[in-house]
Amino acid sequence: MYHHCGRLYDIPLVSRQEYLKKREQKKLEEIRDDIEDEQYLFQGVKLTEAEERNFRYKKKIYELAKKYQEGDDNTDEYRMPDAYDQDGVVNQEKRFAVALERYRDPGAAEKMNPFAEQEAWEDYQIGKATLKFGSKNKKQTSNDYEYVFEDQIEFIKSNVMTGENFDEPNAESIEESKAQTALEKLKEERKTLPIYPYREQLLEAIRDHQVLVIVGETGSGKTTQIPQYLHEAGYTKHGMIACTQPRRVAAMSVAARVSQEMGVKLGHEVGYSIRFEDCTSEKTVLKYMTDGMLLREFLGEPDLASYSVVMVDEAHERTLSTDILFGLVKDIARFRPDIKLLISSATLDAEKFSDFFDSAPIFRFPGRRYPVEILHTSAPEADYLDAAIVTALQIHVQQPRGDILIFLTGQEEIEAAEELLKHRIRGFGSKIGELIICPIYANLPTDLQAKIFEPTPEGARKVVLATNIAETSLTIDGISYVIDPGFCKMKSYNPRTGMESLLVTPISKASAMQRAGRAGRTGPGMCFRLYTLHNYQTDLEDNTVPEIQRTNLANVVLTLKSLGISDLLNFDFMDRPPAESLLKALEVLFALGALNKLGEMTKAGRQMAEFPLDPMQSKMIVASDKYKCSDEIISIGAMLSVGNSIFYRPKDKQVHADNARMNFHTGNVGDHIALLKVYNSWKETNYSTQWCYENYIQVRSMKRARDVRDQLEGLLERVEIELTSNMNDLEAIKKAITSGFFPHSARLQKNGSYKTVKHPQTVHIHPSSGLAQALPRWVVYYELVLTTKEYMRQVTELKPEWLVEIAPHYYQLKDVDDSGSKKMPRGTGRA
DNA sequence: GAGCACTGC
Repeated sequence: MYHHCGRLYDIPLVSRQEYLKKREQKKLEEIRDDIEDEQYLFQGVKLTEAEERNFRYKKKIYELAKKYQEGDDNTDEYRMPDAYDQDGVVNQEKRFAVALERYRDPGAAEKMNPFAEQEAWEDYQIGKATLKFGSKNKKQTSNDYEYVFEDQIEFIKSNVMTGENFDEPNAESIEESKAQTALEKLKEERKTLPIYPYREQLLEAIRDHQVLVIVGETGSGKTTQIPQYLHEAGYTKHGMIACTQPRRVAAMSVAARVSQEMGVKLGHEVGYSIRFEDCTSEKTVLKYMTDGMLLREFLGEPDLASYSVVMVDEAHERTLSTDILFGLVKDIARFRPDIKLLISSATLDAEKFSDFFDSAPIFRFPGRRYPVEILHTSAPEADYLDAAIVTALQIHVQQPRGDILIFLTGQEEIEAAEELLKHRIRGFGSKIGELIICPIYANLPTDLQAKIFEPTPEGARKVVLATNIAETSLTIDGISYVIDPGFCKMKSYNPRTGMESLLVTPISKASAMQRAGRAGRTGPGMCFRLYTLHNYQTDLEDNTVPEIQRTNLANVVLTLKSLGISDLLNFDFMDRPPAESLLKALEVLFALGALNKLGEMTKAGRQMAEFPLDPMQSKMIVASDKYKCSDEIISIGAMLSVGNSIFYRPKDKQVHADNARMNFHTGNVGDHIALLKVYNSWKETNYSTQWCYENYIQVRSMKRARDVRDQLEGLLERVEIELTSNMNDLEAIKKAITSGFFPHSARLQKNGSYKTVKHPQTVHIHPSSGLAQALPRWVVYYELVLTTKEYMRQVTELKPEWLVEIAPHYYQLKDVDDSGSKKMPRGTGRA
């Protein structure tokens, strides 16, 4: 649709067509598996003639389907338009079923016009379509912008996300309120919230039912009001009300708002509790907290005795912690009839929550949002980055004022889009109005992030280039147009190899609706989807795969075990994680000595569960007691847990940044000890910001590491480990690291790659590692990531005999047999 | 010689 004026940047993009093809392929494979299953089941079974015929047809159609997909044109029986469901959803299985039906009954082909369904659907779509702009057959009536675009992207309006219950407070009541005190004014404002008319009904429902699913759109006031209603109704006489949030800032800001509304000091009756910060007191009755924090509280109080109500807010986000909380609160509700559970979600798919909580009633009320018009492209766009930019410019020249938000997948893509957009704008000169480009992603330094919140000057327009951060974590006022290419980066985990990877994946329908909703916060808006309605309906999953199904569960399993849940495979998960992930987690915990052979917690396991870290990191800390270096090890643990954002590497100063980083690697001490040196050097400068700048180190990450370290130091006392320091004995430190990470060991191969010792697979030292050139013979690593290759990140050298010494239950002498070392390439093998 | 979406304890 759009003329490419040469690729400016070579960015790896996932082509939608390719993705679709893969999807079809997968469905076909499922059908094949089906057939194979049947074949197996039918073995030795006497089939009726009809059954046998059916099965034969099925195999025949499968062969045809396969040929058809491979591009063979002689597959008349299968060449038919896609089979549509009622709502226009096509799928391979249905197509297969229709083809099969026709094959069984040849007359059926004549009886039904295979095109009728599709034609009707297309007519319907075209009938309700409104061409917003850029009709190819028609010249622009206005000459002003005729030269701007030779060709444009065509969008078709598919539907309108209706605004709900939006009554502006009338002028009169605003006048009146001027005379009131601030508190009275807040009290009046509470009554204008969409939830207010439902107050009595809601309280009645909560009184009559132990578990209630609450569905309310954002802006309905559910988070701030429901706990207050419950307080006013007397629920706080026998315990606190907990309201969980997936994010720290949300917990803090909501608590602040509610304390204002109630006219009390924050931290008194209304408080919040998040990691590193407990703002509650004896008086506190309404407690806002992060979901992870409530999970931690379970460890100390397995029946949640101090709470009378638990409200799990934003349940639709399905964070790891909320998913675990679901199973736990469902369980305590059985033996604590006095506790009330509220599951609050913004999704329309509330039935799932209701089903999980034994058919709990659902209470719905409207939210407060302006209508958003949703448009899809009329044809698939292969290059979404380009399409997004063209669309933004189209909006800029053709639509009334209002800022634009573009969802992209990552920092690299955002930077490329910024360049591309700047380049295009320069081409237009002064022919178009001013366009302010604002990139935003989590790793962007804080001062640059602030730019998106500055008000847009009159006559200009802001284009925000954002990652998923803008989907839930932050809201930007003044956005009227959302451009949604339909992709995001998502983490996935392979329990068999223990490898994590971050992949560009199509978003879910729920996510697409969430993105569209971002256009309607301050006024009516539009959402431009860079995929067809057909794509939306057939290819997007309804909901994003919950985190619990695509993550390493070692920590989750340790937490559940320490809560006394013995049979994990039968734990009541709303969506079951893969059994392989659970088994892998159990295997690791057993190897670390956190669980015994019967799967029961050991003393070390109980100590480990206290630390908010991965079990291997926790084990490293527990083991540091023996090696008298807990001081160093908690610093390393803290640095590891802040992740990979410590070293800052600006594009124009990469050499300087790399040199600064290599200073910490002198003597090839390994990445763990390099991290320790970074932390200690910073500490010696009295936590100087200037020092961070000079060494190309991210201040934000270091401050976080300090917070984590302080927390870990406090926890040492709790598990009765003495704080001991032995900076000069690097071998002791390395042995402590090995005690935690021995399952992650690898040995050098002849070609310079590595092979993991326990479950052999080929891996490489990440080029950012200090040991990337040194190539020691044996290493332990912190984690495996799959990017362009299988990389080990954060690597330290070890002596093979340590493995047998530290983990005799895990490694035998033959595993660490070093006799092949003479064949090593010259110049390597010793750091 | 690579590349890191977003949270949370």
